[in-house]
Amino acid sequence: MERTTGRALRADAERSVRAILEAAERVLAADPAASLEQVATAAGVARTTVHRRFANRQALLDALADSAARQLAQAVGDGRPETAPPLVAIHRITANVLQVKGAWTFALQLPPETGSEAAALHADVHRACLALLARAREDGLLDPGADLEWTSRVYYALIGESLREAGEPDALAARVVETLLHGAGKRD
Amino acid sequence: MERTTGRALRADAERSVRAILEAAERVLAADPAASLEQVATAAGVARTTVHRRFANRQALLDALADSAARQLAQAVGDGRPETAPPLVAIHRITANVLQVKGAWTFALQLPPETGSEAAALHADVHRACLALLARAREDGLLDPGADLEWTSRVYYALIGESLREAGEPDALAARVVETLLHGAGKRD
DNA sequence: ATTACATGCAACAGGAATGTTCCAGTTACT
DNA sequence: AGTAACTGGAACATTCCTGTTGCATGTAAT
Repeated sequence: MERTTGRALRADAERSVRAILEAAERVLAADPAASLEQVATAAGVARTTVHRRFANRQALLDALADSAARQLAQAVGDGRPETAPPLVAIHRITANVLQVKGAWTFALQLPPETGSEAAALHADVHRACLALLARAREDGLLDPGADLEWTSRVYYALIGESLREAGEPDALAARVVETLLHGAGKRD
Repeated sequence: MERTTGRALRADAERSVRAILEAAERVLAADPAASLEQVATAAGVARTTVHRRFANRQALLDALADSAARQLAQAVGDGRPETAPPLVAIHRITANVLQVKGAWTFALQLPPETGSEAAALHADVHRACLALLARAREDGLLDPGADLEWTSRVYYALIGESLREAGEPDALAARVVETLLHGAGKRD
């Protein structure tokens, strides 16, 4: 987490940083132009505390993006994309990602700074996703002619759409996977 | 278009308003927090001209949303959603909408003011889309069990995804329709 | 040709947000 | 218990943006 010197932060400082990041996600999701004063109030700290922990507004946004990207990468990794059977992995990852994205919607759509940890993590996640879709195609889950780049973007878009409503992650994930594989056309 | 009194605007004023709206779309798409000064510069007019034509920043955004919504409604109407065969209409509308949304991406994702012209037009467009999908389901194009609310959101999401790359509208539309109907799964 | 409309420039006032500083009091770690 | 770290409040300076005004000049409609 955020450090000032070589030593780790005190526990209360860790709590403040976490509270600030969580408040930033909520407040900025509602209004991306919200002030640092509003974020501080929502976090239950003084604005000087926000400035103490984050050099400036951009640094706070960067920390938000990095933190959320770490959680996304963790969610994808927990779905064992490289080893579980493709359909199982896709379903599990979808449910995991829905939860993380639901909690960090704003943070995860921030364009990551070039060279940042968030950018690297997002690239890793995308690579893992493409590899999983390639395995799915090899296993006959996807059409042999499926364009994986387009398919991965459709997959992300379906996840994004599912976030717009409340629901049980597994049920929402099932619908995402069903739609990804079969669309809305007539079932044979 | 924007009026000051009962008489229509002079031709040069009409041109200014159009230039401002087009510049606003470009500049605000790149940076939603861009200043009115930046929009004015991009439009090739003075900031006082922007203030003369739009009472305030929100009025400019409202005008942008209304204008773009009218063009979207026109694009959907041109696809004859009520009378053309469903597959033809869906394809035609998709290509038309891709073009309009490509040109007014920012304006079309502005949340319209409650009671505004844009809000009414967006509601009309959504109703027309649902009716078209219902006809498609009746004709056997969609699965009898297809949830039309979800299907329409998937459809919009696929259009949104297609906007992220350059391409010929008809080819992009074909892919949207193909994905909407059949997903990425194995073709039988 | 005339007249009304359109525009740009410069200046002004006000408001909001950001980043910084200082210090007293509180908390947590050893 | 002692000490270092953490925090909040208040104030300050700066910057940027918005909205407004007045006036001279240019443009377009009749």
